[in-house]
Amino acid sequence: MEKADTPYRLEDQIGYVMRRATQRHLTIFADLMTGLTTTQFATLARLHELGPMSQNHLGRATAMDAATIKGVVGRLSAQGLVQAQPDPGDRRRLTVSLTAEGIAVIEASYDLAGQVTARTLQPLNDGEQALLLALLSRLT
Amino acid sequence: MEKADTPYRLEDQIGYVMRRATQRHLTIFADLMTGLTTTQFATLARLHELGPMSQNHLGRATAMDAATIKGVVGRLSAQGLVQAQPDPGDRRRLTVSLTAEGIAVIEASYDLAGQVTARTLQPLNDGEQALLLALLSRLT
DNA sequence: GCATAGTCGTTTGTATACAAACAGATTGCG
DNA sequence: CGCAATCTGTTTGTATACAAACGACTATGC
Repeated sequence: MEKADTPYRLEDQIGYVMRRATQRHLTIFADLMTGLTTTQFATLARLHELGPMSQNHLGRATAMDAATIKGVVGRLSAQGLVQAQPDPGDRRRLTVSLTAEGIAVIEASYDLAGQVTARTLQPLNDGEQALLLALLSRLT
Repeated sequence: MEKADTPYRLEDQIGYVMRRATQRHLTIFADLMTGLTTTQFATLARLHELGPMSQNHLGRATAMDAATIKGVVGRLSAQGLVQAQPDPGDRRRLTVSLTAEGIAVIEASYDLAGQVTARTLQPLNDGEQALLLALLSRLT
């Protein structure tokens, strides 16, 4: 009717474009990394990199709030990849650490994770890939 | 290509970076657009742009699968912004359309949506913003 | 020392997301 | 025309996400 000059285009909105790109990435991730979700992978990777830490700390290290990381840790724990034990020094805390199986899984997954990133970014050349990552990183 | 020396960095993975950027965007959106989520906004915008259509069609037009769009339409319907009625020509179909209130809400929201995008992209200059959108759009 | 701040983990409620399976309706094709 | 393939909407189950409120605990200030 009266939308003449500047039509609103959903596909030009950063939120919509990121949602689409994330959907594609999650599909690729699920295809290659059977049995592990993106957040579960991030959790294992951080524990492998930084060592055992409290559940909330782990949430902050992986950009998940307390309620979300609790669910992720619970599911990883049910898979036997992670274990949580009370901290003797602070009775509020749960210290989360990798199990031997968790270590094996994350070490075997780094290569696959690289393939996921590569396939997700495949439509772009090397320079464009680096540029996209650099620009996106500044939106934090 | 040797990657033995390169430690795995979660913050260099496109999935992690997009998740962080999306989190920030959703926070900005929720702050400015009280009462409407990003998917609800996209649904109203598409209906306003394209007119009434079947629920599944609407899902495809907004990049949501059938189960997701059903929930979104249900919540918009409960808010009185949208209505669904059976299609006389095809008894499988539900035709979803904006109510008068839905039209008023979406027309009043375009400006806010622009502000959300602007604030989300604020760390980048104009050229960088266009570049980011162009690169991200190719990941679809 | 002690009231108060803040932190930790948990629970509840709401809202995406998608896979899988389903019944009913329509289409396409041989 | 008949029937298989496809489409439509629904339901169930799993997995993020985050707000808000809560009890338990620790750290801080005075």
